[in-house]
Amino acid sequence: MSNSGSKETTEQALKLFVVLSRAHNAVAAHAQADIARHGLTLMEFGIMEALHHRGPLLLGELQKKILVTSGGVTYLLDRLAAKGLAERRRCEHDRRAYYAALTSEGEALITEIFPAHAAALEAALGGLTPEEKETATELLRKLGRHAAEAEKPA
Amino acid sequence: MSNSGSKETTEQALKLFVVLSRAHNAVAAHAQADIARHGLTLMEFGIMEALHHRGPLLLGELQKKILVTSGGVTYLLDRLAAKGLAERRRCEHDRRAYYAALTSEGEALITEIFPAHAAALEAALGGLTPEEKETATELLRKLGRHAAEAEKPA
DNA sequence: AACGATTATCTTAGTTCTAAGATTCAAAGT
DNA sequence: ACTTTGAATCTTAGAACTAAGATAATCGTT
Repeated sequence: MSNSGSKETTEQALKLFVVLSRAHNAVAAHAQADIARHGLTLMEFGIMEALHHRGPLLLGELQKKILVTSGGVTYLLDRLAAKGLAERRRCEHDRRAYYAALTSEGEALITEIFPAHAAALEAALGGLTPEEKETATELLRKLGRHAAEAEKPA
Repeated sequence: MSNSGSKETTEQALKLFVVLSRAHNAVAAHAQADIARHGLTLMEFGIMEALHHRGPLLLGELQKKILVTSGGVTYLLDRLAAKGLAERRRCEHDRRAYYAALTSEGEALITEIFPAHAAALEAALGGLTPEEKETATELLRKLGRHAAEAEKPA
């Protein structure tokens, strides 16, 4: 632990955590409000977006991509299936596993609503100039990677 | 809508949202894991921290500070009260209103665990240099303010 | 082939919140 | 004083997950 512990350093960290939380909440609220108009949650949308861009994925792959528990994937896919937007497909090589895939209705819906969603996000992030967005993206990527890697030690 | 809509701009926004979400999740997971050792959630800790630094607050003030619904404040304060860490105090001038305040046990607990919490956060945010943290804080503050202000139009 | 360890998903029970409306009191206008 | 409007908190019902463990299939060793 190099120079940690000084009062300034600590306060800087606390402040960064606060603004990180607030920024995320505010932006996520916009995204959520946009998506809720179509009867979807952010997580459901996240699954649909992943399947839209990557094609069918094993449930475990999906789980890592959207960061939920295994039970969460089950729950979310059940809901999307009940809405007719996604479905499970058996995996040929492994009878334990299932692929998640969009139905044609799901594909149609995500294609229809994605542009408006992207625009809503763009508006929510409009407080930064393109250069600032670039910088922020770099820093947040670095921050997220470090924090995620340090997850293990206990 | 100035220059929105171009493909690069849209992708930049999507990417920023993704890294923002991931960074926040990863850091919040650390904070939560640290706090959970004391049987508290992040929201409960947030209330205690606010009351610790600012003294007794009206429930409505607390609500704005930690960004929950009114029902959420009721729920959280009930839980802290059940643990003996916080309590409600009547407001003299307005019989509808209550102050939330830490009990002496609550004050003792937050005083005890706050340093370790700050250290955990500092470690989680350690992927950035002090200068980078400064920059990130500035950008996120700007981003959050803009997104929060744009909340209204519907 | 049979065993144990691992992996993929599902199940059950419970936690932590939110949304919408009810209640209670205050403030302002008439 | 009365009435309306608004503000502060609470209540009820339910949504959206998580944690822990159960089930079932695969893989690697023996």
